[in-house]
Parts: sequence; C-alpha cells; structure tokens
Amino acid sequence: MKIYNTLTRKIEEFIPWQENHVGFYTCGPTVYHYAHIGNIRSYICHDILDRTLRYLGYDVLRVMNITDVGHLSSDSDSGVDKMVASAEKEHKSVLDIAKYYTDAFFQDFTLVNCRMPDVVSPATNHIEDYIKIISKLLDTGYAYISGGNVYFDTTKLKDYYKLTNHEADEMVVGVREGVEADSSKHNQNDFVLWFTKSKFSEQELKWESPWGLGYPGWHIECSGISLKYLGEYLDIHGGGVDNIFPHHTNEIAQSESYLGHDWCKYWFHVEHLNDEEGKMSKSKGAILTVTSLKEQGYNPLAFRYMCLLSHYRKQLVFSYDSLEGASNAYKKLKNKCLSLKSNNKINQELFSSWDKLFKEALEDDLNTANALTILYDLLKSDVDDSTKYALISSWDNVLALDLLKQEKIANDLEEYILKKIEERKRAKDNKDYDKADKIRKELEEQGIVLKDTREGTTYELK
RNA sequence: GGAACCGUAGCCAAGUGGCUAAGGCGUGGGUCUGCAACACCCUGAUCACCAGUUCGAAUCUGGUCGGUUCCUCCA
Repeated sequence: MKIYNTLTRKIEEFIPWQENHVGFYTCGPTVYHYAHIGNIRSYICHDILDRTLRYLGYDVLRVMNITDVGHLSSDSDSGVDKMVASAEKEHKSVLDIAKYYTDAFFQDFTLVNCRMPDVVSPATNHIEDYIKIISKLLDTGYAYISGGNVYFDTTKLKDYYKLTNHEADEMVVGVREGVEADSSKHNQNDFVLWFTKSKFSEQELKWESPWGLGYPGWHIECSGISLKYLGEYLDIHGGGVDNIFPHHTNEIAQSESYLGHDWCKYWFHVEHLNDEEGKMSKSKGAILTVTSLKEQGYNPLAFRYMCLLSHYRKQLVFSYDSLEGASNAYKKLKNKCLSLKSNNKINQELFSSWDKLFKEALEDDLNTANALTILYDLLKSDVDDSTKYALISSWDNVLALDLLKQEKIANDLEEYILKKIEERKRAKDNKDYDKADKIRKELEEQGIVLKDTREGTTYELK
C-alpha cells in the first residue's frame, strides 16, 4: 500500500514497524461544541484508512482520544446551545457538558458509518500518564519550570520543525488578533506541558501535580494516550491539516524526547472541508452537523458518499448543490446494487480480478474516487449478478455505504402499501386512470414512491 | 513577511510525460409507459494564464493571477 506521509512530503510504500501489525492513532474531537461536517469528513477519511488496512489484511489497533480538558467555566456563557444553557441552570458540571457533546459526536460518527476505534479514551482519564512523561522530560532537561508552568524547551531539539517546512526565525507571533507572546517562555517556540497559571484561570478542571494544582497542556494528552495504548513505536498518526503545526509538531518533540528514539513513522493529514466562505469553524457561530443534514432530509451516507468522491488530501467545498448531486448519485447507486439477484454461485476468477482492481485503487494513497469508479464499471460489466453481489458486499466493508442493506419497513406499513398497489392495479386494469393516479398521489404524500416496472409495481421510500 | 496545498466540462471529480482527457450528478434528446417516475440509450471540456524544457505536457521548470490553510491564545 502506498500512502502520503506528511513527514517526508512524499507518497511512500507503507511498511509498519512490525510486520502486518498497525498501530493507528487519530486525534479525536474536542467536546465543548458539536463536531461540524468538516470535522466529520476528517473522521470519514480516517475510517477509510482504518477499513482499507483491515481489508488488505493488516491487524490494526486504532486509538482515539476525546479532548475533554480545556472546558473553561466561561464557555457556557458564550455557548449558543440550549443544552449548555440548561446545564448551567441545572448546575451541571463541565464533565456533564463534555458527555453531552461526546454523545452527540458519536451519534454523528455512527450515522456516517465510521467504525468505532478499538480504544476511545477521554483525556481526563490519563492525568497520571502525562505527569509521568512531564517528570521525565524535566529530569532529562527537555523541560523547565517558569512562571508556574512547565514548558518544553524546543531548542534542545535539532529537528523540531521536521514535520513542517518552517524555520524558527520565520515564525511570527501575533499574526492572529488577540495572541500575545508568553513572557515566561525561554524561547518563542516553547510550549506548555503543564499549567498552574494561565490567563484562562477560570479553568474548572484541575488536578494535583508535582508542580501544583493545574491542568495539562493540549499536546501532552495525545502523546500520553498514544504511548499508553500503542507503545513506543507508532505506525500512523492522523488528524486534520490544521493540526500539523503546532499540535503534531509538539507531539513529536515530546514523545521522541521522552522515548529517546523515533516514534511515529507515517503522518496522515486530511484537508479541510470548506464552505463558500472558507474553513468551517466552531467559532464562526452556526455550524453544520451531520444530524442537522439528516433533519433536512439528507441521508448521512450520501454525505459519506460525497466525501469518498474526492481525495482526502484535496480541499472540498461544501455546497447544497454538491450534496444534492451526491445524494442523487448515492440513491441511484444503491438501487442498482439492490436490484442484483444473487444465488450465491460466484465466479471466483472474476471475483479475484475485480477485487484486485478495487484494492489497487485504495492502495494508491486511498483513491476512493477511483474505487467508486471501479464499482460503477463492475455494475456495467457483464459479470454475473451473484459475483457482482459478492464483490459489492465485500467492498462495502471499506466503503461502508450500506449498498446492499434493504431499508427495514414496518410489517403493517408494507401490508398497507401492497394493498394500495393491488387496488391501483385493479383500477388500471379497468382503465380507471383517475383513481390509479389518485392512489399514487396519496402514497407519494406519505413519502412512498411507486415505480411501474415490467415485473409489476414496486415502491421506494423517500 | 514566511510555509503548505490547490485551480480539469453547468456542478463534483480521476488522471501527475505519450492511444480520440475516466467516472458520477445535472442538462438536452430518445426508448419503454395510459400518464409520470424508475430503468435503458445518446449528448459536453484541449485541462486558470504566459513563457520555457521535450519528438511529445493537463502532467516537468519559471513567472503571473486566483482560492484555501498554518505561523505556537485556546483546543
């Protein structure tokens, strides 16, 4: 398998530390707000990588964190969400709020068929691990205490910027409004490992530490959780491109200084899903979630399909036009797949050759668009239905588009529809088209669309 | 100011040196149908622009224009 590695800026052959085994870490969501569809795109791409590796036969262990530290007690003041407001009224703790947003996240995560990572861990569960790492960094001289905080000394590293192409003296502090230089830092590019003092003093969650009551810096949680569950040698670490600097850069600094050797082989970064105005941002106010797309009548899997249509390293602009297009395409594709009639007799030779094409597309730095094209080619080909069915069933382990999953319908509703179809057929036989059209219209108003085919009338739920 | 990615038909998008530039959606036309929907068939681009390298470039190099992100507050 070939994959782009941010560390080398090249597409590389994927060779894990240990043959056939893959340790895979994904930076999880921050749960002080909803995850928007741009965040979810990133998780869909990670999911595709996870599923592809498994499909290719790797033994994958995937770990994801939940960032539940950093809840400022003042967050809720600016929170646009009713839940937060009511939590406040009910005197709920920030952890209750975190739980609310964690649940909301996994609801959306599941709606787009992302496979649950093998380990999902909240950051607040591993404070001791961070303390252990920070203590050793202090002992070995990679960290220092200043102004009440523990900082990582980036000048101790010769390769601090290896993940980015930045040069230390090119960096500008205060590019963004409201950013002030921290005078306690020895060097401009040092970062905090443990806070006991910060301008965000209203932080609600704090823990005892050798350096006083405080809370961990942002970067240490991913290092800590990753080291705990995936060991000293990590194969893939993923996240959004916005995490390359400073977050992932600092993770490398901490982890490799702590371990004393190279740590993560492949860095996987997903480009942004933008809206017409640019990056989707939680701070911009109204955010678009998968759940809200669903409430607007879009199938969350149509959104997944839309994401698979493009490459993970390419920016994608979200618009309702493109979602509409993806939605149509997805419906058509699924209908085609569902109309296949399988008798379980598959042509093994054809199966292998088509499966090879599919794998080759994915092995080419996750070219999902081409993988889908191969699916379309297969459907158009003269391969027998049973083999097609078996291939699609297999491929859907990676695509996870539920292509062969028949929507369940309540028995009594089905009986009702079949009765109406029979009634309409009689009307049609009697050339009473007014009545026939009336029945069709009635059903349509209930979201049931009739289709007259050569084999008789079928229905479809909108 | 520095760094990274990108710019292919109405829309999404593959292709990164070589047959007539994949595929999907939409549009238009047609077949089927009582009509409609579904399905099926047909339907479109010389690749932002300019200059180079080459027998040959969307694909490499340089430049111009345009878009997005990052440059250590918080996560």
